[in-house]
Amino acid sequence: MKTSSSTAADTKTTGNHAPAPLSEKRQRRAGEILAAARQVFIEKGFQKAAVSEIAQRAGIAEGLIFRYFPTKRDLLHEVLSEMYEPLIRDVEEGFSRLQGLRARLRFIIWRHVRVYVETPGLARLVLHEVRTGPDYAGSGLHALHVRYTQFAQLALADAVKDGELAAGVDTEAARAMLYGGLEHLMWPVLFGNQSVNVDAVTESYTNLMLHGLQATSPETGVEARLSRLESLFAAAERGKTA
Amino acid sequence: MKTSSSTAADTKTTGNHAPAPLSEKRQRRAGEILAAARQVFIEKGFQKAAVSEIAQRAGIAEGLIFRYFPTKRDLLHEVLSEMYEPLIRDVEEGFSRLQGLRARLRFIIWRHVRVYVETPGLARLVLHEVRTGPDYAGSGLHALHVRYTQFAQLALADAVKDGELAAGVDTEAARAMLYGGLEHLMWPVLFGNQSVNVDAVTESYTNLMLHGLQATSPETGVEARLSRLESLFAAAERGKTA
Amino acid sequence: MKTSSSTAADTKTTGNHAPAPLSEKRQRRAGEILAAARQVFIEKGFQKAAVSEIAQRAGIAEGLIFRYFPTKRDLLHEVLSEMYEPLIRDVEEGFSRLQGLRARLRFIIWRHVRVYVETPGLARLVLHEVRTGPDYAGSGLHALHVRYTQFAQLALADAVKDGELAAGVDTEAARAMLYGGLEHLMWPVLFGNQSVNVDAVTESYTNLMLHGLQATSPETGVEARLSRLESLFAAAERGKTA
Amino acid sequence: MKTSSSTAADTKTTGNHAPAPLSEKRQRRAGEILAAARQVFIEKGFQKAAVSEIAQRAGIAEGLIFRYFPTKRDLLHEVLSEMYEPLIRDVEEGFSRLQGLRARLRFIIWRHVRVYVETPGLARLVLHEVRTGPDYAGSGLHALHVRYTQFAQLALADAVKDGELAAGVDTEAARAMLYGGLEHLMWPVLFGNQSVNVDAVTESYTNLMLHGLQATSPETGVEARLSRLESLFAAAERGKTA
DNA sequence: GATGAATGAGGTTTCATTCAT
DNA sequence: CATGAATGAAACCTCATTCAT
Repeated sequence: MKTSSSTAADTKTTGNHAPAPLSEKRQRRAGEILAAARQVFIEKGFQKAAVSEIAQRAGIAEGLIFRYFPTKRDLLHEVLSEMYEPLIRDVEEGFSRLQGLRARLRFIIWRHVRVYVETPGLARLVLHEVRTGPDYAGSGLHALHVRYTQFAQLALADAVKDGELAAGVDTEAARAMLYGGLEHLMWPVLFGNQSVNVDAVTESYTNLMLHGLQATSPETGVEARLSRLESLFAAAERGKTA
Repeated sequence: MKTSSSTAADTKTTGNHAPAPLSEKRQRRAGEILAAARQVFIEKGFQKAAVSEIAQRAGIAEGLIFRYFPTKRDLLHEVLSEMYEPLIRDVEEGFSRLQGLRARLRFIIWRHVRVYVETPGLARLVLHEVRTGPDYAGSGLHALHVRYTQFAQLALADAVKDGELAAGVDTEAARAMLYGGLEHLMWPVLFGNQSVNVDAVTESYTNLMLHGLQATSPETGVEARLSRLESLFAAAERGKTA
Repeated sequence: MKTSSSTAADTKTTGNHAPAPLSEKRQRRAGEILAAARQVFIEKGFQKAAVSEIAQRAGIAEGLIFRYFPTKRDLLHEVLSEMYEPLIRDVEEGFSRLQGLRARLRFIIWRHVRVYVETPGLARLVLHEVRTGPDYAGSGLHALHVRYTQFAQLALADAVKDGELAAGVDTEAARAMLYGGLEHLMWPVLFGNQSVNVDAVTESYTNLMLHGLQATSPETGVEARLSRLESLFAAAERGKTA
Repeated sequence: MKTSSSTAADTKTTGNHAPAPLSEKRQRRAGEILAAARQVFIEKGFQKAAVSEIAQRAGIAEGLIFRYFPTKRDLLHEVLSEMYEPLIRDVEEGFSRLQGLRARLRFIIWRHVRVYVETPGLARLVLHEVRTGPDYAGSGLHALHVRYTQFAQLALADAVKDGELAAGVDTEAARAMLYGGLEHLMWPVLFGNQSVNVDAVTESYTNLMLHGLQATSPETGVEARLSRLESLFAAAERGKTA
């Protein structure tokens, strides 16, 4: 979170009486600024977004923004935090509601694909402007991202615990494969305005994650692979003799 | 190389024999500029790199750079082309030398992981500054990237042709999974200075690609025995060549 | 005045009474910048005038200028608008006060000659730097110029309506002749620092416009006697007003 | 003229034998450069024309141009001299062939209008880029311009001598009116790509020069002007009494 | 004579951020 | 709290012209 002094979460529970009638106004302001910032960031990207334009759209003076968010980058972080939080809640809920590796992975993938399809602007922002920042590691955003993607690893760990998966599975690699693969797969959506069928992608990618390329039947291709090995050995033998 | 305008055709009026003695000097200069640019780009990233600093490091006047590379972005493209081209040659060579899906994927993955490990600076550059550009699609760099990653898809297509893989496989998703997954997996290398065992990652990621999470238990089954044989053969071949 | 964005509407949130006390400061600044710009433009011409020098002379930071005038060319337009507007008011007033073709043309010519004599620097600017611009047509300045020179055509049209002039007269050519001819005639003033007698030039050029080279001999004829009467009357009127 | 060392006119008469076989090559080169320069100047205007492009189009090295024309502006002057010279020859010929003020003026105007119609690019150049130069007065071009326009004054002087014109005519003003008026009249041709009927413009402008606005009949409008004077006097009288 | 590499001095514009009011 | 004027640094790119070769 971490805005200059206090924004949303701080006074959340103090809905009682005295200490902060100003805080309410402050919160409203912060929200307006954030909304304006979200718009502009999505339209122009982080670098090309001008603080002055954000201020203008929020209907306030330029300098005032810096009393709420000490830095342009803080603004960005807040905007994206606002995106991550409901997302995390969704995934958390789905995760605890569903049982079984396939169901859980399918849900996680489905929800993630929807991010690209429903809020491509924010997705582009995360991809291009945030991870680029020099201080991404250690930033609050990174922590959010970890919280968000951790559910995939939890699903895997549960699956191992339940005997659904072999113990040696590399959950780190699996997580990277899930999110990295989807990211690249969604590029055409983000940059080419291409549309996708969320459910179809979800189903197909879930299968790919679970069974890999040689999914369809474990015996597929055995014949071909054996033939190749045989001819390779034969060639090697000939090489030796020659 | 290919600096802005062709260097070869310049000797129009001198119908002599020596192809271009001046061109040598020009090429040296271009190389110096490129070297300086690579340094600065890696250190600061594209946006924060100042042409003036590149010039300074190359020991020349700022304006001269624009006689060799008309645009700062062209400079970046050249730097990255210099990275891509040997890379593509390598993969091409490995692709045509090796047979079989597993061997080919393993090689492609192995070579790609080495990019992250051996030239993390350039990898960061590609990830953060190039794909970010508004005109990435259609740029020469995109074409190079496609050429580079196409080999993965060729390997899959061949595998389908040979009956090694079922026909329905989604090569697009597979390619995304391969490169996207590795990208995310390598983040700690790029940003956390963490080190990795190239061969171990290669082996593990190849397996993940081929068999997914629910791989048949590694100790039993026809599949596993075939895989083991293939690996042993490949290792033997590598031993011979080295 | 009209600097880049409206100055009046800014007091949106302060629903007080004082219309805009800050606007005063802003206007003063705008005036200072304009004054400095006028100086530099006159001295160096538009192209060779450096914004940095304007800023320096105004005693402010370079970047501030662009908050008042988004473009160097806007600055020029403002400077020249400040010249055109009183000029247009003058001519408009003279036009409606005076009757008769001769009196009106004489006034228009007289006022125009004074521009060259009294503000030769600005005249040079208009001639050399503005009309030169690639976007002159359609710019606000062109519109001002048209407004300014239209009075000559109005005078001609009125004269036709009153039967003072034959219907077939080419007002377009006449306008070109009036302003183009005076422009060339005044070159020695602009570039050679030569001085002229405004009244003499006015009288002579008015005659040339009205009667051409083959004017009836000035000493005889109805025409001449009428002209003399008209002039005397006009002089008498001027004497009264002054 | 005045190129660096010698260009066209210098070796004109020495078509004999020895002293300059190099000079011939040099002349060809100078001509090629000039041709290229003319093209580029017309296409881009003086300021935006790059010497490098001129060199490229002439098929020579950049630096070589400066051995022929020490300055970019010298190039421009040469290009325009090449335009003026045949023009002056034409007008000179027409002037001596024709007799009488009307015929001569008509020819001068006709030839001048053709410049705008036939070589608008060069005309634009003269208007926008040459007179703008800080050293126009005193330059060879100015001298050429004077030579060119002097014929108009000669025609007037002759007409005075022959009794065709009254002695008091201001030839300076007439010359300014002729060329300045036509210049303004031709703007739409230069900048609006508007087309004109050369003969019609010539005829109409000649008349305007000779007889002025009140040309058609010397008695036209007398009635109107008398009426106006009468009412003005009446008004003045009323003013006095009131 | 010819080359073309090299120079170097600008020039306009953008903005995050500060600070007097 | 709120304003918005002011800063100042930097950034990319252009070219006429010079000069070693």
